[in-house]
Amino acid sequence: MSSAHGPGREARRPPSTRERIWNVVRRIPKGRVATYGQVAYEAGLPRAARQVGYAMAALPEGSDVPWHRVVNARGEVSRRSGRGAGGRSAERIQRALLEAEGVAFDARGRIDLERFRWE
DNA sequence: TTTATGGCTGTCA
DNA sequence: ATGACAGCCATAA
Repeated sequence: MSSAHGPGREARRPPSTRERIWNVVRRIPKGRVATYGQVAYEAGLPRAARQVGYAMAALPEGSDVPWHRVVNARGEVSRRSGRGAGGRSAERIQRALLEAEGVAFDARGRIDLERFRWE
């Protein structure tokens, strides 16, 4: 438990933007998806959809954040820059994880947001 | 401090 | 339907 006064060893800082974003993503139930813009909005950063993508890319490996449940506004898995570690294999993985949760993709690789959107 | 960069998103042709 | 552009704003350098 924390001391009653003073910063103590760990300085209590307001939650960073990333943490707030991760926090929201953690709330997305299994079998559901949310868009980047939606997550940003829920996190209190209405126009920061891009930062959500950035925050996802910055996730540590063993995190419990279900990053795969975040898709773009068209209801599809966003394309990565095409490079970097993992790179596009992450796209496949994301889709596989979603399908494993029961999220359906149509022939064009899109998800029906009316049906699977969180909330 | 300033600049550059993006797992985005509307809007318009 | 697709493709180009311009806003958007936190991080990293």
